[in-house]
Amino acid sequence: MNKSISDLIEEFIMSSLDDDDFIELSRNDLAKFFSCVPSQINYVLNTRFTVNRGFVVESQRGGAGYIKVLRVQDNNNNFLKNVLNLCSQPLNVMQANQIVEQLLARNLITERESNIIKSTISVKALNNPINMDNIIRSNILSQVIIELIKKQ
Amino acid sequence: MNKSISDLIEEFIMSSLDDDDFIELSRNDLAKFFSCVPSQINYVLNTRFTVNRGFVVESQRGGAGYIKVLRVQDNNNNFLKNVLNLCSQPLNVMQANQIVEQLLARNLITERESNIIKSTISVKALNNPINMDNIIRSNILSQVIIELIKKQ
DNA sequence: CAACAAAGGTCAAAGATAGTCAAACTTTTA
DNA sequence: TAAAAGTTTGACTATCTTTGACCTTTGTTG
Repeated sequence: MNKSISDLIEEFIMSSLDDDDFIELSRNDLAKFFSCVPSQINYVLNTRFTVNRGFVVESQRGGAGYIKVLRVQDNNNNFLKNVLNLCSQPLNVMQANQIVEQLLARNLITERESNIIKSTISVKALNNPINMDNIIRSNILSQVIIELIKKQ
Repeated sequence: MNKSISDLIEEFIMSSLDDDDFIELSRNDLAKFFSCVPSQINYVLNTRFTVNRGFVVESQRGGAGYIKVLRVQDNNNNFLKNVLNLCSQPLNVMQANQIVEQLLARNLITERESNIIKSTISVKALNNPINMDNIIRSNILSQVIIELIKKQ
């Protein structure tokens, strides 16, 4: 089989990861190494290092920026993958809460954590929008605080 | 991990502070020590030693000038009330994350909980808007799931 | 008290990364 | 062999850091 550059980059990242739980990369260096444009690295990450394949990617821009590729806990956890698929659709509060309750029922989160999460997706937390994600975010945090401050 | 000069300056101030309640610095000396321009010290103070992270910075200009970095001291109840006040303003990701880190530092939440909360307020979770709170909510839940699926 | 020197402060431009998106190109599939 | 799918490229964008010019405050000195 004829391998594309993307395939080679994938293999390189894979073998760099080895048995480790994560690896840190420089997008520019990697692109230089493979004589490709930097955005090709993103292409590889987006198509090959997905949650479905058992990876999560984090990054930071600016000076000392980086790309971090992490392995997921249990690549065979189909339940979480299915839930993640459900989350690709819009969810109303009831649907979303049911999902959280499922996570709790399977002991994937604690009761406290489920309360925290529910508070972040409550009607109170998510009101209106339009270029207001800072406002929404602070609403969410307010709700989390109220949850913590509340008598149990 | 590749550290920026700002990261190193932050670490230096942190370890100088140690367990003390405050520390006094000379902006020029510190800049000389790190071979950077004096205003970079301000950058570090403004982005890293914020109220959200539990610090206050005082200073004086002129001949006997100085910069003083102080730890904020209050009990957890006052802290939560203050945080709730902070949350009445729009917060960008950095500001919000700093607050979550404070909650963690005071043992008001676990590390896992702080990760969950951060994921709910991340840029990825809160993108665009306008009558899209179901969409935003499902984005948030996606982020929480990714957090849970991730190997720590 | 005025002038000056010695701090520290502000802000915007430049530099260093990374992300997005769509057009062009290539390979695979029906 | 045409359509679909996958890959490569580059222009434009977003974010974080570094730098430097210019400003303000305060203590000292003549």
